[in-house]
Amino acid sequence: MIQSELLIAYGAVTKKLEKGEILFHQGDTAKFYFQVASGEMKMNNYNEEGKEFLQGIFSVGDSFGEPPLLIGEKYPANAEALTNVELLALPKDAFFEMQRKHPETAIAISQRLAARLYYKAIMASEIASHDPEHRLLKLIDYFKEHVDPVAKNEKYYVRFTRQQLADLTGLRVETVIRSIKALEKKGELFIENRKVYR
Amino acid sequence: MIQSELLIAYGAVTKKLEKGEILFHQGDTAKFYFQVASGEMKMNNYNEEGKEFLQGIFSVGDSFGEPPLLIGEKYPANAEALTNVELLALPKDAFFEMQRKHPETAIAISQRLAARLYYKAIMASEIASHDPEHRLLKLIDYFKEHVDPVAKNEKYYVRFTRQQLADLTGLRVETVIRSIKALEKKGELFIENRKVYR
DNA sequence: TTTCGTTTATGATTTAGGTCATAAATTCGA
DNA sequence: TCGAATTTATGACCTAAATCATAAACGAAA
Repeated sequence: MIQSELLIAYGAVTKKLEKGEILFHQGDTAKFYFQVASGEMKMNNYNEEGKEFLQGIFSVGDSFGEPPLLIGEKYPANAEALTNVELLALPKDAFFEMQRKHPETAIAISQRLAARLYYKAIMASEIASHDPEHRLLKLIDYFKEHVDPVAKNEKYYVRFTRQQLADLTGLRVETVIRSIKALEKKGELFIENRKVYR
Repeated sequence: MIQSELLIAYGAVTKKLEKGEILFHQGDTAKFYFQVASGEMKMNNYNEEGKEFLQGIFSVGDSFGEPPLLIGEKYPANAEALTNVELLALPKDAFFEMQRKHPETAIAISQRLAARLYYKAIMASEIASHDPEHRLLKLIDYFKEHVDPVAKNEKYYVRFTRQQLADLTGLRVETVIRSIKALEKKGELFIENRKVYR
């Protein structure tokens, strides 16, 4: 995360999106560095049958969509507002200039990308070769440990719907529902009036 | 990729590995920045049934394993030499010092991570929600375009075995063999004495 | 407080891809 | 150059998860 003031000093402007609005489509050219100021964004893909795959969900302070900006590629996924959202958008050239003049921002970007890559490495392996229950637990544990960290031994609330869990793990809702029930039976997690805890 | 001379100036040493030798295991603490000087490395995971998932294959000039180093995590995968290999290994502290003193290296790292993340985003979506033929074509096209770029219209040699294609896409050898045949029949690629071209 | 859309739920059925078995062709190392 | 290991190949079958259908519970908005 980069300080808003610094971004603004380099020419970043605030961009507001309504819930459901689309910021960019897969295949668009990357022209801005984006950072969430309020609300939540998602990046996703749809396959030919319309099934969604969630690349990630981005909250306050999170940047997203940097890779295509850095390597001069088209976006590999779409970005859509999950809620009403405010973004800081810094044009590409200003972004690079900022990185040159403020090495700490370059390092911040590296760290952000490293964290994303770490997540992707874990999930790639899970999706490619583990069963549904294992995938779900790994995903939940990742968020519990790295995204919304919670005190050891404390109960962690899983803030995703069954559908979102499905879209993050490449499963179907029904499979997620059944797997979560099975995991509850095994004592791996709890369900309290339909909400999932771990 | 960072210049060898610069790495050496900051204290990088050459590390030699025999084919098949393991550099680090999943769960190990990241202590070095690694860059391939000769040969090829792979990073992989095994699931409980012993099925391998290939996170990536790294050749001359490629760095690997930076994410855990940058965010202070354990390695999420193993690293093994595919051939005899020479690496440049720069200790963590020196790596950070180099990044501070030479901003261009921080940017180089960002770009490298961005490229990896771009690959992971594409493959995650493929593995999660596309059929075997689609996955294989996407993988092959990724390598054709981004890794071993080949002149437009020129025939591209796919340098992976069927098993490696399987391990990169989360499929089984048999499925890869059958899918590749089907793709050949559809004219999407060619097989010439067992070698695959696109 | 009624309505509509979303989320969770559950059973029955289908099927793509995994599994298993077996072997030929090729490569690699001794 | 011989033998073992790896890679490619193919058929039969099996199973986990997807698909399909249907509905109850819940939440948001009017």
